[in-house]
Amino acid sequence: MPDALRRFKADIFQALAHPTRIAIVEMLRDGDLPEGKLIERLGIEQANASQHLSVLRSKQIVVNRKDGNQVFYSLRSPLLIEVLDIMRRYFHAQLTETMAALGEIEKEHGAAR
Amino acid sequence: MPDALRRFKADIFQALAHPTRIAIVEMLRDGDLPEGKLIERLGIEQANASQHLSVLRSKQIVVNRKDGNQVFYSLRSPLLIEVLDIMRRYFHAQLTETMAALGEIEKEHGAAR
DNA sequence: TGCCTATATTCGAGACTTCGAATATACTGT
DNA sequence: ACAGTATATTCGAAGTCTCGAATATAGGCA
Repeated sequence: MPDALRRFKADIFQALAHPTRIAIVEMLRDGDLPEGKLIERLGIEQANASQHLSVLRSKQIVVNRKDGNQVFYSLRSPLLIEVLDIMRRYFHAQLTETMAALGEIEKEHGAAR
Repeated sequence: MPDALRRFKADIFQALAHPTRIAIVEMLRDGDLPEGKLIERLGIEQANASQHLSVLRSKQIVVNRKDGNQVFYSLRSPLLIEVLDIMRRYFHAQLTETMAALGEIEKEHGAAR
């Protein structure tokens, strides 16, 4: 695989590597929203929201449209939603494995006594 | 979606947010490999490889097994390979869109003359 | 024009990341 | 025990990220 592709992937992952930005992408899953709505739901400073949106914009993950006073943001591709969905499955798989491992340890200790 | 899930996703993305670590994950796609092999193919310093592997280990993305002198690494879940495959599709979609947009601009300029 | 609301940018402090150099640890074979 | 190979850790410098505070820009409306 060419190096440019790996750099691209790394850049996108970097852009997604913050809980607030993941929350933004998730909130845009079903359509566009004005920044004000995002700020309200995220409960963060306005400047901070703009900064995170600027990161997502610079990587072309979101796109914006002006409507009068406000700026509406939307996802540029549904593929990233797919990625987030896989990550949710991954999370659950990890949880399950971890709990199974804990169960094993308990069993061993029980058997040793 | 709970915040813990978003923090988990952000942590995994962070761990993948480096071309070298993406290369490592890709190299482990078809089975485990000793660190020496990874270093050889990556063409980086031994210490650097160990550091990147340590990041992937700390997030449980890879798992290691000792065999005599060497340490074999392997992926803990095929789900991350799925993620990387989607990212490849995403990359191509972006490329295509960008080229289409460039074509549009050219057409407009041509029409304006 | 002047004021209000919505969004963006700049700045600086503190935290985090990345690298190679140096060093530490662990296993193998003699 | 010693030498050699494989891997891990520590350190410090340079770079990057994140936040709130302050400020800038732009649209809407009196």
